[in-house]
Amino acid sequence: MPMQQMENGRDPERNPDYPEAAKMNSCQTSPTYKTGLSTENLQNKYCDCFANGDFCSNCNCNNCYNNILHEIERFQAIKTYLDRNPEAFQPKIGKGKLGDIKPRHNKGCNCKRSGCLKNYCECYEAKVMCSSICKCIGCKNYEESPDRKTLMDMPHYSDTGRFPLTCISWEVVEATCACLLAQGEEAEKEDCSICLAEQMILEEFGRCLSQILYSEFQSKGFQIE
DNA sequence: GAGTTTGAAACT
DNA sequence: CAGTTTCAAACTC
Repeated sequence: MPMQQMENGRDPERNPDYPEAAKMNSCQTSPTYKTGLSTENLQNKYCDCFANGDFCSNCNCNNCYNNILHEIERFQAIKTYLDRNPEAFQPKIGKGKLGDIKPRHNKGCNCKRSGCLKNYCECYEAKVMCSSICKCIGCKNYEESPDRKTLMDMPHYSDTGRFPLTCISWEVVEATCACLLAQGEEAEKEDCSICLAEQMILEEFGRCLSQILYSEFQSKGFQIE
C-alpha cells in the first residue's frame, strides 16, 4: 500500500480508495475524534476508545489508526503509553482504599472553576465524590456539601422523563444486596433447584425495587395508589 | 448550530 | 514539577 494511502487511512475525504469509510463513521454514543490514533500524533489519549483499550468502531474519527488494519501501529502506541505510565489503561474509577465501599477516581480531578458540580469534573461525571487525592479548587462535590445536595434534589427528572438516582444510596444498595443474599441462602437451605433459587432472588429484587420507589415517592410527597 | 468554557492529557 | 498548549466534551445562547 502506498505511504500516502497508509497515512490517510479510512478517511474518505483524504483517501478516495476507502469509499466504505463514509459508511463506518456512524458513531452515535462515542465521541468524535479528529486526531484518531496515529503513530505521528501520539496525543491519542484524547480518544476514549483507545484510552479504554478498545478498537474504534462506528466512530467519526479522521485518520484513525485505532483499528485492526493498523494493529502494529496501535500496538506500538499502547507500548509507548505503558512504558510512560503502566496504569495508562486502567479504569479511571476504582474502589479507593482497601475496605472502602464507595468508588473514587483513581487519579482525582483538578477542577478549578466548576466546583466539581458539572460534568467537566471527571469525579462528578462518574457520580463519585471527590477525595483527598483530588487537587480541585472550591470543591463542592463531597458528601455533606449543601450545593451538591441542592443539585441532587433538583427535579431534573421532569424534563428527562427519568427519576433521579438520589433514592439509591449506598446504604440502600447494601441493604438490597443483603436481602438478595439472604434469599439465596434460604433457597440453598431449602435445597431448591437453581431455577427456583433464581426465581426467588428475582422476586426478592422486585420487592426491594418496589420498596425503594415507594419510599422515594412518599418522601417526595407523591400520591401512591 | 455556533461560540464559549472547561479540564484532561500532552508537551515544554 | 510547573506552566503552556492542544483537544474534545460540556455548556450556553
